Amino acid sequence: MAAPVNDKSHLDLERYLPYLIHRVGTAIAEAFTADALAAQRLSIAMWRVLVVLDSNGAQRQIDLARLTSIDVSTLSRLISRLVRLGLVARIRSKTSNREVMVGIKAKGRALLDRLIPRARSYEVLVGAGVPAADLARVKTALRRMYANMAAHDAKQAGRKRAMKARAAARSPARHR
Amino acid sequence: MAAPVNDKSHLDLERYLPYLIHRVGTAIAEAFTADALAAQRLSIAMWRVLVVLDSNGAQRQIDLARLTSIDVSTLSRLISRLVRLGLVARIRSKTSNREVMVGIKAKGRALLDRLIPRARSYEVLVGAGVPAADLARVKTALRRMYANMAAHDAKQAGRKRAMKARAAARSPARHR
DNA sequence: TCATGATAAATGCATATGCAATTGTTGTAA
DNA sequence: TTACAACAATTGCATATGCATTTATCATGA
Repeated sequence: MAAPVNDKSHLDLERYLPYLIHRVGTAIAEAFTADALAAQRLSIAMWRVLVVLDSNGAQRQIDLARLTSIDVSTLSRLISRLVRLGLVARIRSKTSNREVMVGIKAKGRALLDRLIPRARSYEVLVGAGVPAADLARVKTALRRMYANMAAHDAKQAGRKRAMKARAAARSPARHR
Repeated sequence: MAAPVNDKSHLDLERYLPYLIHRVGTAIAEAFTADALAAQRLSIAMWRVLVVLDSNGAQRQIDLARLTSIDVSTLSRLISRLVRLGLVARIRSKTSNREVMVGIKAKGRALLDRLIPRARSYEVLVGAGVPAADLARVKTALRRMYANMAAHDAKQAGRKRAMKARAAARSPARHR
């Protein structure tokens, strides 16, 4: 019933990279949420935001969205909740009034002080039984893969822009 | 501003495995959805269900949920939609009346015939620039990591069961 | 300078999601 | 056999999500 290795018409999921990655990612997120975050009434998305802010410093929401892989509109509402909880703060940007910087507050840092040790031990749990040398190679490979996707994304965005420009050129120039 | 490597109070996300995995997984899913699935009016969840059914054969919904990392209730509704679309079918199980087998139909297979080649080329895109030997190690490591999480999950489930049993023993045995 | 497009953030709205029941079925121990 | 727990699937419901749009600001070139 399992797909033969050389059958081109099926995918052998146990060897299909996107499947393997997604499966592990979901398993890690669910387990960490249940074991560490639930007790703090934090969702995995909240945790990701806090960690990125702590690790990379205050950010504009649009950059935070990219860094956390969360949609900007979802993130906007999520930040509002974190503000209400007193974990982060919206600070007006010094360079522009249309952008807002989001930074972590003391209460948010205190939460991280409790959670980061658990996150570290989780990383150990995840990688148990994998030789250290391989683990390093895995991390390097994952960074490269992300860069590949980002480059691909940029290319597609360029294509979309060009298509839009062509459409604008075809239709009569219109003011409003 | 970036966290120093030896600072124990911060996470260095560029070296933190769960972050690297989640980031790539999301990027792959979004790109594949935009490039290949959107034109077929398929969501990434639908694609995952179809591929698993094609790759592993007809499944009970509960097994399908595990294989696709989709919640059982979400999956139940998703299967209903796929049935309406004529891509899969619910077949009554031969061994039990409380379980339903879900299998792929010809129309679903036809869709996969078009999408699987694209999925293969996507895997190439993702892994571009990563040596083949490393790629193999990555896959092996990802399988091991998933096994680690599954084992951890089973352990936690056992703990929960024991806790429930103790609670039941404390409270008076009650019939209804 | 000022009209126009580009950008960041916030919202409206339809849909997706996940937890907690609920329903119906099966295994099993008294 | 027959209660009762365990199980598979479904459904109710509150919330989360993401796309499209709106609002406000900024950059730019004619």
